Amino acid sequence: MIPIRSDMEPIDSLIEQRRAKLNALLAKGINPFANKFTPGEACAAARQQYTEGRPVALAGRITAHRDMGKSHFIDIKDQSGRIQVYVQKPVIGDEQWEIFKLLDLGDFIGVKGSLFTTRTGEISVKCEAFTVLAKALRPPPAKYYGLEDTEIRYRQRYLDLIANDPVKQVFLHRSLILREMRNFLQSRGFIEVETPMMQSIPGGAAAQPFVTFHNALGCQFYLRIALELYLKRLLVGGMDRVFEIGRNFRNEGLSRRHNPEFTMLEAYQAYGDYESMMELVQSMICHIADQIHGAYKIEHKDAEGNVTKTIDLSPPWRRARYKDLVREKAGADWFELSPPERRARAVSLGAEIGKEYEDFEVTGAVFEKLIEPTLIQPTFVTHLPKELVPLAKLSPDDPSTVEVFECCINGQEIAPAYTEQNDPIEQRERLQHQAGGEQQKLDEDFLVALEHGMPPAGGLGLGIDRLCMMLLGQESIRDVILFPQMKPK
RNA sequence: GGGUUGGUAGCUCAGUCGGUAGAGCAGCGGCCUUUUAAGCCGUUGGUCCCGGGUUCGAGUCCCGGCCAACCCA
Repeated sequence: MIPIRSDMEPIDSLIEQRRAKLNALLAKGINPFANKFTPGEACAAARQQYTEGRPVALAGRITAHRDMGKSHFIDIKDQSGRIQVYVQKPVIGDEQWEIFKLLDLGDFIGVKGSLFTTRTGEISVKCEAFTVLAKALRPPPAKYYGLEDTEIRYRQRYLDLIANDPVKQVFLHRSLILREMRNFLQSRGFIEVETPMMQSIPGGAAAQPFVTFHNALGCQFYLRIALELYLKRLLVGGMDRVFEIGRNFRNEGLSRRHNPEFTMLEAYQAYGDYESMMELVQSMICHIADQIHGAYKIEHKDAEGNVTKTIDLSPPWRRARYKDLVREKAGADWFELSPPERRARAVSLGAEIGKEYEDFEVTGAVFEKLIEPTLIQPTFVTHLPKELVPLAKLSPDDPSTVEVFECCINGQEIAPAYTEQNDPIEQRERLQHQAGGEQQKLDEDFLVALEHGMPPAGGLGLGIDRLCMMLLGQESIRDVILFPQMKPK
């Protein structure tokens, strides 16, 4: 039995009223939390397949209530949409009528009745009987204004989903994006795999990891910061086309574009190179855009509905060399400057340069702060300096650069791809250099795997959250992640 | 980490110069058998984010803190 109130905690009067109604239902022998009610169809399907008088059984949450005295109109809503239900006292009888009056917005009910059209032309269900499926003990957010408090929207996302239909649409679309991504990759012969999230050496990227501890093994583990090194082991093992879609964890600050856990696609294709991956990512994103929007042009709008930018995904996408983009922004003589001169100019251009930055990082900062944000239309940035990418192969035509692209769209890097380094000796040197002599950070097991022979391969990473932002017109990563990380209250 | 803005009823928000805490919706009671942001009449509901301070008196002014959004790093 649920107590009407506990003396220990004060209960809000709205909650108190709902508990009283729940107790009243119990007193009438009604189970307010039914075990089962099987709807015959979804609410939207009932409206779409309308014939006058057709009997239906529907279930959903009560989202609106219009009281006409001896008859009431309510809206019930399931995942597919809403439908109006017409409840009349003489039809359902006195006994059910008393139960009906104990219902509130937010409750779930099952309805049996028949379809009809009201005087105002709305397809509705004439209720013959209903079943209480779940009593809501707390009031839902108001129906017209929706829920706007960002903190509640993110912390109690279910309320956001109840109150704000466009939010639900975003996450339904996110699901479609992932489905189409899998369809596309599987149609090209890629197989989906799962690799460890808990790793004793976090590799494949330069980022601070989260640390955890395994009690039985008595040792520390890190949450993965990338998928790369395990997927390459699978290339060694003869799995020629693999991909994984999964969570990465990076121990860094939160922002409009960063969540500490985020979802990445990584795909590896034996006998491919960065050019093959360029074709792959372009075709894949075009396929997804076509499937979910039926178009290659994506409009982003502000709160008032004005178009703020239009992204055109029509292939082929622009290609630009890293150095050319830097020269364009930072001066044609940029690469002829001495390192101190470069540093001074970067500062004068407005880039923040840390004192410990090496020369290539100064250029990197200029690229990241001044160029990347301007790349709204899809652009493959190629010929990156080798220092930036220790896991890629050098370009034969310019050995100071690597066979890499960074695909930038919407002012963000969303997909890097390489011709993967498969020379174990070269790879060891590059990783040692990057580790800066800290031997324990070297993933020795990965290097051993490479020594067994990895076929030449193209590899691709793709930030799913940023892809969703771009495709769904969302400017904050929190609006494409159901439960974004928040500081505990 | 720094700056800006915000936190008042379940929701969306007002709150003037420091002087009894407000509205709409929701809720509750009443009328109404085709309404749809139903309508009409009546009505309940407050840790004004938290803690100090100034003051006869603080939602409002000052100091500190918490949380969030945005901008910067």
